[in-house]
Amino acid sequence: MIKRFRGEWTNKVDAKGRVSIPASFRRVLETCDPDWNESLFPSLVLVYGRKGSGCIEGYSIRSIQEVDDMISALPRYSKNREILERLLNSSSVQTQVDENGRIVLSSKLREMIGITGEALFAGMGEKFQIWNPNSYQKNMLEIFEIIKDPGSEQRIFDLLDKKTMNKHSDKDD
Amino acid sequence: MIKRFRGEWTNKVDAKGRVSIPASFRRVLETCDPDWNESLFPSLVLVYGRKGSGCIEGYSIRSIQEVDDMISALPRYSKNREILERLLNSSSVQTQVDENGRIVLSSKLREMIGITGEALFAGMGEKFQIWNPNSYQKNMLEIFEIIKDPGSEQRIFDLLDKKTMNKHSDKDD
DNA sequence: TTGATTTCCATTAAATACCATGTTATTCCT
DNA sequence: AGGAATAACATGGTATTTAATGGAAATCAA
Repeated sequence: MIKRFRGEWTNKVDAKGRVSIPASFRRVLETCDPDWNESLFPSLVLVYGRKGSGCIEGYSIRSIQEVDDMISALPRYSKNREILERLLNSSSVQTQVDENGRIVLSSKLREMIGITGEALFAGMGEKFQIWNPNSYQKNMLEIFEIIKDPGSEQRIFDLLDKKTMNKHSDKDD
Repeated sequence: MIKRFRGEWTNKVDAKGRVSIPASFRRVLETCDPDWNESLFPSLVLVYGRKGSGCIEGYSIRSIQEVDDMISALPRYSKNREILERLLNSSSVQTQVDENGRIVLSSKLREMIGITGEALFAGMGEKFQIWNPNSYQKNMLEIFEIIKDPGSEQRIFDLLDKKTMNKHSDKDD
């Protein structure tokens, strides 16, 4: 049972905006859609509200529910809650994989991340990202730049070290 | 019950990228895949995101879950979490041993570590590594170089001494 | 009715399952 | 203990399935 989005995949986007969801991602969407069964096609949510990110994010139903629950836990009429609702609820769409394993990216979404002929899917564990391949490459270069110094790379991997898990302060994350 | 990857094994890689997982490694993968039973073939995760390493790393399901859980424990939209997801989730694939005990290394993965006809498997306890045999040899020479000085070798083995386990500072690890 | 969106069908390229063989290691029986 | 029978491994080749993708038909909406 696959429960996490993994890997990088580049698929074609046609004139209508149709694009295949990588097969392994579909397995995750199926597993993590509580309403799914063999005879259905899995649902997912596309979030385009994280403006700085340069990409669209795809969530399984279970995964988006966790985010929604955290929003719902905030004070009902707080400004911060309203902002998060705008960025993660207003700026998102629920959709469904079709019988050929594809979804449609509307022209609005495609323009938003500058997608023309190809889309790159990057597995991010509990979600995945959809990028213009060139933008993704640039983004990866930025990451390599950050971890170029062995010390800072080590510091990041140390976040996964059990012994240090409870030691670092929140701002390190 | 075998729970740790041990030993060095060299197996052939054919034109399609098929390569046998050493039998003793398969026993570990079976033991450490919570969904496995006698009639199934074990799953595993190949991580190619540790760029500097020069190899691909293979994780049992249980082993990768520990890593994933620690990533998921980090703040959901933090930069460090995103970096770790790119290096360990985006840059990885889940796969499954086939009925003959083999997996497929895609051409992308083979190119990444310069594998042509043979792959060397090195047991690393909770994970294993896949190397081009020549690169592995070079890597071993680097290690021998580091421990050439008896003092530094001793200092490294001292890390395994219970009495010193709690004394040394983190940066010594 | 015409443009847009969705469903259905067809193709091909790639991934996976299946089968076969030589070789080594293990078991079992006398 | 020796030797035959059996099982497990590594590896090569072939067949079958699935995934990705293009195009056409049908449905919907303005």
